[in-house]
Amino acid sequence: MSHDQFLGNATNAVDAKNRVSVPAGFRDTIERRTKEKWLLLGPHEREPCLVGYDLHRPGRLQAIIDRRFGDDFGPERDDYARAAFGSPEKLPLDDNGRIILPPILKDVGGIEGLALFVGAGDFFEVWNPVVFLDAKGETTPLGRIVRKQLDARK
Amino acid sequence: MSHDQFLGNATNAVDAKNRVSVPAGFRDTIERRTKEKWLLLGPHEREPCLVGYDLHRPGRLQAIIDRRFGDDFGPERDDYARAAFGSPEKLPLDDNGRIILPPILKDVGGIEGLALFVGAGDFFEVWNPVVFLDAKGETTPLGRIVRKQLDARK
DNA sequence: TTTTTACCCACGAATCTCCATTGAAACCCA
DNA sequence: TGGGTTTCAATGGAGATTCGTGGGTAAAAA
Repeated sequence: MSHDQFLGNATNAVDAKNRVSVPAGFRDTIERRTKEKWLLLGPHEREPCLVGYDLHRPGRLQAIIDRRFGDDFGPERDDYARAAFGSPEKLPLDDNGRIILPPILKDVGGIEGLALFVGAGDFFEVWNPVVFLDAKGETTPLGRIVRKQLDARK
Repeated sequence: MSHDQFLGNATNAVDAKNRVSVPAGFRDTIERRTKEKWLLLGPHEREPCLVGYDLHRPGRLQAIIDRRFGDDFGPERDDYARAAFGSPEKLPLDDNGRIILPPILKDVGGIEGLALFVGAGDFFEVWNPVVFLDAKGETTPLGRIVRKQLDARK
């Protein structure tokens, strides 16, 4: 069953070639929303993790910029555009539903052998599960789930 | 129009002949937008870097100028038009996806051995990565990425 | 001539494509 | 209801292809 929002969570392996399976439900959501086998992945603004979007994101950002700045080209507009478009990468989903994590994103996102995908409605986050437990705690419902998934992986 | 924007970033080498590879994703965006293997590159108005566009940019700029100044043909309009159309160079992409950086642009843009390409939606910027870190800081998501790219190049 | 600009080709590393295996959940049917 | 079968998501590996890069050479310009 799929939906228009990213919801649920999954912990998948990152192999030696930096490939990761995007959870099937997230893939369905992406394709339902955009009809495309592409996604955007970039560093999170505040958290030690990555953020994933579908390809509608850039268009919406451009609309926001145009509405907010109009024909006024100034430094704020440049800074905004650079931050919005410059840091996320556009990644293709292969036939098996995997992406390859660019090493730089893997690095800045703190990802290692396991990637925790967490749905968040319009977008989703990708965490190193260990970092997640560290940052968000193990006593929340999600924390307990992540703990179990982590233990199940040896 | 609002789809197919310049997204992501890359750090490429500038060789002794002033050749630089334009990141493959940017080349694709350019060709999808214009069906041409050409791009425009000029100094940035406000930042110590260069700006790159596809060949549709001049037409859109003309529209903006007409809308903004209307029938008012005065010195302001001339100044604006001169800045918009006078400085950028039209450069061909060779078979390997490279351009040759004109020495003047290289100089004006402060580019040396490495060129940092940053997507910004309708256009992209080309920075000396060291200058970028200096001007924009290393604590933003993009700053952290650039720092790592730079370190990875020794 | 010197200097620049446009084509060639070449190579290694990173990336993409395709096929195989595993394991778990869903399904079917006597 | 239980047992077997099918389906599909996740994962692993090998080969082909692309990308970024360096070098050479010929045409064009200064």
